[in-house]
Amino acid sequence: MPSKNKELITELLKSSKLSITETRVKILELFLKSNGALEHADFEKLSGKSFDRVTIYRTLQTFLDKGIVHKIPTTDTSVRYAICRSECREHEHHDHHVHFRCEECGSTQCLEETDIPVLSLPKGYDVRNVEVVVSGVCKACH
Amino acid sequence: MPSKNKELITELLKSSKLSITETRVKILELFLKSNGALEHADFEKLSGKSFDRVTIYRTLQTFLDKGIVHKIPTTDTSVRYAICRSECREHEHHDHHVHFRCEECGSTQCLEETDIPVLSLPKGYDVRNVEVVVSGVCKACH
DNA sequence: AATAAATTGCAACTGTGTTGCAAAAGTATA
DNA sequence: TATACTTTTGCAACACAGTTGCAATTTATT
Repeated sequence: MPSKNKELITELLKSSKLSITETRVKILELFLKSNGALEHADFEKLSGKSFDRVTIYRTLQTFLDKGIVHKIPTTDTSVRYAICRSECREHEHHDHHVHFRCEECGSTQCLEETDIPVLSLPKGYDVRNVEVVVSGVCKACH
Repeated sequence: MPSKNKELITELLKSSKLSITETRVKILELFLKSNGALEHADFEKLSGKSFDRVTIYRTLQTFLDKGIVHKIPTTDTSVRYAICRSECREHEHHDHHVHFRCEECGSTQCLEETDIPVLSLPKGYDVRNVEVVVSGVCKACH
């Protein structure tokens, strides 16, 4: 139901006090379509190169600022983004779930149902956020 | 005791079947000196720009391949390296400890004594490696 | 000390992300 | 719905990170 997604996207943008533009709608559509994390290059590919690199960078930054998406840690220079299903507010991102990176297909998924465990750090460390990135073989590639 | 470090470094390189060069020794010295993670720019600064960018890239890649250092996941485009105190073998890195990123001083430390917890992922996921990156305020900045 | 093998430095290149500014699109108002 | 105002977009240019090929240097071997 694409029309339902459009409504959802419109609401999402409105509630974040962002104007509704073609680029923003399209990028959010791509996020909703793919259930994994996306990186910058994906948007250029998936959108059919219809909009400028710079616009994509700025749109993703805007979404980050508004708490619509969050970044996922990687060990290379790529930056991966995933849509926040919940919990994220403006300038305050808490991704209290595990991220999974498949070594076969290369996709990164948010495991919403898997809570991050409680850690006991040495004395003197003040914990604000915990990121867990698991790598291995995903459901589909198994 | 710098002479003791030199011996240690020589042994480390020999056991990895790497020839002992000025660059490699100096980079390993920097790793042993700093008890946190380093990124490429740090080596240029700390070494006093005495060697080429390309050499640093290649040296770090060699150390990665041999399991002497490992990468730490980040949410930006920077790549952070830490020396492996144990457990890492050639082409097989298992960093079974937590990494801590201080939001005040910007340093990244390996918390060797803090084991990563056991996770229960949904069925169908084959776990090979788990990375835990905690951010907050470190001991020194507290 | 001489030779073979590996490493380094240089130059050039690719790719990623940023900034300023003018044109275009979106929003609000009458 | 036409108008003025604001925001966003696209372009050009730039800055910086990381890579590759090759010749010169350094390290290991005999």
